[in-house]
Amino acid sequence: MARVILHADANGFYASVELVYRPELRGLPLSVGGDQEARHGIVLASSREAKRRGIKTGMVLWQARQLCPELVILPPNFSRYIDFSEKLRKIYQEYSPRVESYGLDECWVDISNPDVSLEDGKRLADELRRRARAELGITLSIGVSWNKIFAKLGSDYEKPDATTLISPENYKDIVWPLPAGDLLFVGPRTKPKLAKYRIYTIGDIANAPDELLSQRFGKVGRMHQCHARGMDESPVMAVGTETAIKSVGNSTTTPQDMSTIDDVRCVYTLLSESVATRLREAGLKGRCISISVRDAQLNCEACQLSIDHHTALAGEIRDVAMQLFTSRGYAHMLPLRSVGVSCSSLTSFYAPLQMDLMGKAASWEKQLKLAKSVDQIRRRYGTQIIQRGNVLANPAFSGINPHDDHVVHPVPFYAG
DNA sequence: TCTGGGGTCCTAGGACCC
DNA sequence: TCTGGGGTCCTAGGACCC
Repeated sequence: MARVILHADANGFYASVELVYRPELRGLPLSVGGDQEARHGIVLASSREAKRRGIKTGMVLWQARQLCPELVILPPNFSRYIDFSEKLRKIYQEYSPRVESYGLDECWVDISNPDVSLEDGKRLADELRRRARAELGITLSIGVSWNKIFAKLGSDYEKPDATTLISPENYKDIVWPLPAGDLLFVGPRTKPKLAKYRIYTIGDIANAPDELLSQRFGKVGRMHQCHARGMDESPVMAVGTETAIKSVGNSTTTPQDMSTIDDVRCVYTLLSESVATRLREAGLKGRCISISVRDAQLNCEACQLSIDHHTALAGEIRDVAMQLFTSRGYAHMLPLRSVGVSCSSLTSFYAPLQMDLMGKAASWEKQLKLAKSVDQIRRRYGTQIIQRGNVLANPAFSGINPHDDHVVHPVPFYAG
């Protein structure tokens, strides 16, 4: 059985999509922005001009704007990116039912078959690149290998618009000389720790004594070593495979710092409304509420509390958030730049209430009915058509709309 | 002017129960 | 009465991904 796995990475995804939808901008051949682009807007500038001004990919927007005041900056449009992401996936699915998304712009495609070789995989990769260019107007970098980790690594190896084949014959030449941090899941914290043991390259990880990595880094260390040796058997999930949601949360950096408890309550109200609505949309309720805060000096704190029942009501989530906020003394951190609230320990929305809460059941049902009516009205007329009093009373923050302003596209973490 | 906001998983220590 | 082991739950904190 020949395992043949492709990993396709759309180059400059967000900016490319903008160019497709706004052909009038085609004259500007280069996009700038890196991972900032989806959050703050898309920056487009002529490549020669951008280079001359010192603009780099991944640069923070205000810096780029400073270097080039006439920069074209477009606001992000997530529904458009999702639409585009699906179009790409449709193409992949013509070749295999096993297509697994990794974020909006990356996918694994598994074409394993007794009759298929890695060379066939390379030919398919070239065809996919040609089609993506012709049909969607964007370029792909594709890695082809016999496992997901090396396929992913191959898609990063050469860009843009390239295919990299990593085979059992050539991986020691291609993969092993690369820096350790190029291996998926070896991040900026782990890299210096590995260097302490004179482990600098992926080859060093592969050839380190087995006990060293598992003793120093536990389960994850063993996983890294397997990955470096090409021993990754994890499957590519079939289209439509649903992974259970583990938590639902929203956080936001406010347009101006929150300086009073009332400000904080206002923002937690908005965030909790969004979290509760999203829980209901997903058919879930949760009983562990966590909050996070960040002050103007970027100090962060976080804590959580499990309550005695599951909820999907904004009021309850907000009250627990505020209870945590005051009881942990976070008020001393004011003024705050950013706060977040998240709900985990999830169960089905329809799971029965516990017996000792049956007395409250009637009131809970009533509140839920109200919440669902509000959901309906908001779906029809917009999220901000109905707002709570304490939010309306605080115009500095009432414009925040966490429910509509984000795109959910979780990246699964898998420990080999 | 000084890096979003959304997630997942792993580990360790303490409380509690059998 | 003292001690120990095993299991589960809770919480905080760390690490990683796009």
